[in-house]
Amino acid sequence: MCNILGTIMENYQGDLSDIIRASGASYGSCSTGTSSSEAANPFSRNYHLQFSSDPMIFSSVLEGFNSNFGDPFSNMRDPFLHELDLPLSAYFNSTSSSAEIKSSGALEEATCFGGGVVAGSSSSSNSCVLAQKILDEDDMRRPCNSILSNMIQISPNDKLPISPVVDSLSRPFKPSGAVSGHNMIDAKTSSDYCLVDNTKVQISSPRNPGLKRRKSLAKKSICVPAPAAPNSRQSGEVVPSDLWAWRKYGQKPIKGSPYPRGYYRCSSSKGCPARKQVERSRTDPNMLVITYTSEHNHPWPTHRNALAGSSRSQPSKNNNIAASKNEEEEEEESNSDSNKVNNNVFVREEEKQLEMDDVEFCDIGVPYYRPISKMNNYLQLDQGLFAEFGEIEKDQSVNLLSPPQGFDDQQRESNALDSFHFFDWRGDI
DNA sequence: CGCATTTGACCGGCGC
DNA sequence: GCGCCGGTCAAATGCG
Repeated sequence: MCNILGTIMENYQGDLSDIIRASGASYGSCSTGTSSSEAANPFSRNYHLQFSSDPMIFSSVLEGFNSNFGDPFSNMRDPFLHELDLPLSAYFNSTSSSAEIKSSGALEEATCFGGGVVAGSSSSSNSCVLAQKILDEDDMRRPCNSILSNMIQISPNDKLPISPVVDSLSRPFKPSGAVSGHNMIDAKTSSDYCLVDNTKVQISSPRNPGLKRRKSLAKKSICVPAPAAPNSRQSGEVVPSDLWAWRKYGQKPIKGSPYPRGYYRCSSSKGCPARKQVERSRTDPNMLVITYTSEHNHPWPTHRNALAGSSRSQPSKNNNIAASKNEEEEEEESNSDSNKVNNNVFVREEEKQLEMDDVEFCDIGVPYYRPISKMNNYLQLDQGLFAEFGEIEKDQSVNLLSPPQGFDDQQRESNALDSFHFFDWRGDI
């Protein structure tokens, strides 16, 4: 089997102590891709990634999709991907594309880093920039409604160089001066998915005297574009949905931020310690910073129906559509051939999505709302589009790419392989 | 009526 | 020790 080849070129050497899954997506116009930040940013490095399609991988992944109630996300077992609602198929449709990625160790906001993408000379700042795609010539010729959606993954290989994300964290935070020329990312065209943070967090109940309130526990943060369509009743954010059911249990104003932080706990399973926090980025109100804490102690919900109506955070119209869609998905699943991709599901999703909102999601607003089949269509027109998605810690990455605890071991292994073997990375310097 | 959200109170960690 | 801050609890409220 032909592995997809990835090549990383770095300006310096280091130990790779973790996995980085860099991905992301970019929508909007394809702006010219030269970066002025490299000179200004002493921490910037170059990565060269080369992808080639592998039908075997592609089909196996799709089979995996179909075996999980027709939901392409379900096979990844990746909360981030689910959270972003990024169709995995997008990753697999890219063919023989390459991109040069830069990572920036200097960030405007220390807690925000990850897969930025692309290009442009806009002066708008994006604090969620670490990896950047520099458009190559092929990219320049592609349609402007590009979806940059190749997934970059660095496997846990000691021979590989240090992850740019983690490495950037290990470097001293560089305040705005170093980023002042940081015009790499045009907020209107950039990918807005990035992993953000990895710090300690409080986990236990303050009212449980038996537990320490603060515990050294990694939390994983991502930046996603903030969906528009605020709920009239709620002051909280419209949180991008994922397969988990989240129940809001608190909201607090955060010092230094004009935006409150919402606290959610997993309601998919009673007693699940998983938490997430949602707040708007201080530097870019169009971005939501979602911070995940703890891990789920149960498998993914077997049916999306179980989650329908579990949250009121979404506009009712969306909820209704989602609910009806889920019902249809379940019906489709029961009738589908598990060895084939169930395109009908995707078509229906697209149809319903178009009913819901016939908007061209080229802007930063709500790219993850794009229906899967529509995504694929874009990608067919638009091969070699890239996305960067930074991930932080090795063990975290493994956990994220693997099914949650209690999940079938064989399936877990299979999924992990799908995830980790999709791209074969090798350090090149 | 059940469930989710809102919101003020409570609590522990942390810095001064 | 005190106050600030962030995270959680739980009663009140609202929605379907």
